[in-house]
Amino acid sequence: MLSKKTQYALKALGYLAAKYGQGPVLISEISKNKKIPIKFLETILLELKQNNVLESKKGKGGGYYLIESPKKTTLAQAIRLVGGPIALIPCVSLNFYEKCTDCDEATCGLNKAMLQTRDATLKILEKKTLAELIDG
Amino acid sequence: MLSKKTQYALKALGYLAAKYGQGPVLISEISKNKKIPIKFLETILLELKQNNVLESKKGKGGGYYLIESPKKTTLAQAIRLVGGPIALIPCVSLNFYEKCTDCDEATCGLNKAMLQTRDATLKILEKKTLAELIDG
DNA sequence: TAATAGTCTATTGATTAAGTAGACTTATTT
DNA sequence: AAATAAGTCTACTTAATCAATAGACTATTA
Repeated sequence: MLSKKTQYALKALGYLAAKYGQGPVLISEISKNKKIPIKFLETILLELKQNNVLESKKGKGGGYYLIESPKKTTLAQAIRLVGGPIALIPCVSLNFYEKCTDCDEATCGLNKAMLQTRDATLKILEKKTLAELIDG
Repeated sequence: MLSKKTQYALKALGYLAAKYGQGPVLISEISKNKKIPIKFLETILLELKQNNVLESKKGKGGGYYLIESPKKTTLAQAIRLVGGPIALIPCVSLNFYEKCTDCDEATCGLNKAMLQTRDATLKILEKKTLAELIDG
């Protein structure tokens, strides 16, 4: 299961995707519509900004908005930016790999099974983009 | 990512699968070989026993062992017993479903994407059994 | 009855999630 | 140009969940 933080990030990005090209969107608006605790959301959006997915404008009329077209960012990228691993177990994670201390990966059955599920998951998440998060 | 508890459970079950039919296996032996904190492992094995996957024998010559052939239990079952959700987000979980408060599942793009990944994951995890966890 | 091994309860520590307070920035209004 | 309103940004605190540890207790075998 994805962390709350990652789930919120995806929801927020979906909301911003739908409003792409329409100027800055208020944190409070996202919070209200997607039912995300506003202060938690602030930190998430800030992190997405620091990762060059979002841009923000301060002051009156300000808010957050996507830098690029929603089609440019895949769900796999989004998840990795804020949340972390997509794999079910660290020894098969591409971006958050950790070596097992108790087995040889070449022969480990668990490794093999988890590798397969990772590939299947990634095949989907690397094809879908933020644009697919828009309701329809 | 699966919780530590779930990861440990899978490793322990793999170890017991390899020793199936050879009598009780000590907690300490599993702990040592699979590098699992022994006290944490105790609670995990106990839980698996209460879920009728394992049986135990007390006293000298005691230990834990699989009740049924490793082929009888799928990885999906094992994960659900100790860990919980396989889905990435609660609104697409079969066994730990929670309704979203902020969207209509029929039209939600995130729901659709996560449903696809869940199906892909499940297709694999429901086919593989504890027997596949044995090294080879 | 002594030794072995699982069972149970309680506590600690670490990480994640959420909430609070206030400073800083920008645009508008007068 | 000053005051004010409307935003984001930063730091700190609290709550909840997950992971790990400690030790007493119970059952079994030799």
